[in-house]
Amino acid sequence: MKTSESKYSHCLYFTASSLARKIEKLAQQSWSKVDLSPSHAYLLLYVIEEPGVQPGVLADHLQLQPSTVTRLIEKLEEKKLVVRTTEGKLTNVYPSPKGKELLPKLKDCLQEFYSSYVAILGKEESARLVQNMGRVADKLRL
Amino acid sequence: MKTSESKYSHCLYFTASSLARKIEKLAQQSWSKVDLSPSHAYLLLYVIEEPGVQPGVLADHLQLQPSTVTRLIEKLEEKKLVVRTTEGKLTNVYPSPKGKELLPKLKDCLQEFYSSYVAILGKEESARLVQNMGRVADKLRL
DNA sequence: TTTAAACATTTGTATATACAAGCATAAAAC
DNA sequence: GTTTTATGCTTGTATATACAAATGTTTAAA
Repeated sequence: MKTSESKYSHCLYFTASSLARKIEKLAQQSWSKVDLSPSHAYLLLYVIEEPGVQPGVLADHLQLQPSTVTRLIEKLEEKKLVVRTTEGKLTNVYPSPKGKELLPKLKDCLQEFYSSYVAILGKEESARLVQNMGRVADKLRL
Repeated sequence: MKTSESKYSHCLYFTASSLARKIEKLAQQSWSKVDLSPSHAYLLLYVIEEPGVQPGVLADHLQLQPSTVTRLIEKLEEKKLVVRTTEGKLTNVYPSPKGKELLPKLKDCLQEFYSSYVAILGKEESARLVQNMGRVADKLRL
């Protein structure tokens, strides 16, 4: 059934959740090549590009709770893709060599994800939607 | 930090997830009065309006996996808000008296949720966004 | 009529995410 | 200089969701 045919297609909660799940699935497919979920992948990308970044900064940029970021980092640590160092109350996250090596593949996945949704939605519609949703998300600071 | 200021603000996955989480939080607030999560509330609403509905139909309309719907129903059953009957391979879900009694409150929550996001986004922007997202979700049939 | 395939639902298990509480450490107040 | 408050991060616990496999049932094929 199409999302727009559902009984609740006029509801913001329903539509936003449904859309997010579909996009997440698409993203998962793209990142399955590196065996990472999208959120893990984005976090790793950030860490590679900004070595030593602190969890709080990651939480800000990924718009996730700090506890969630901790959990994501833990998993990447288990996979030996990042390392954590703690000094005082601050924590720094660095990519491991294995993590850094992954960069080209990560970029491939990112590109593939981009292409996959642009292929379905078109370039303009994609851009418009992202902008639209971003603007709304900004307004929804709770 | 604003969603649009994040490093990944141009990415569809990121923006859609972030927005969905914010909307979910807003919805949770609205439905906290009846002590239900938004998805439980929508499912219950559907069951009240279509007594005897089958899980598969619910999965279609809520755009969730059948297993997820089973879990949602289980919880509503624990709370004595719905009952399930099984005949052959078919299952029917009915509201309990206690569930039916909740209808006015559920509608209040729905209305409050509507008002809360319309207050923030405005009527036109809300409607446009819902339509936009719905259209995209339709295209993203995987 | 028996066997095989399709279907509807449920169960086992895993995951990402969050909240609330805890624990250090740094900063501020007195 | 000691006590209080704020900060940054982590842990315990809970939740919604999903996938894959299992169960039981109907329909179709042989």
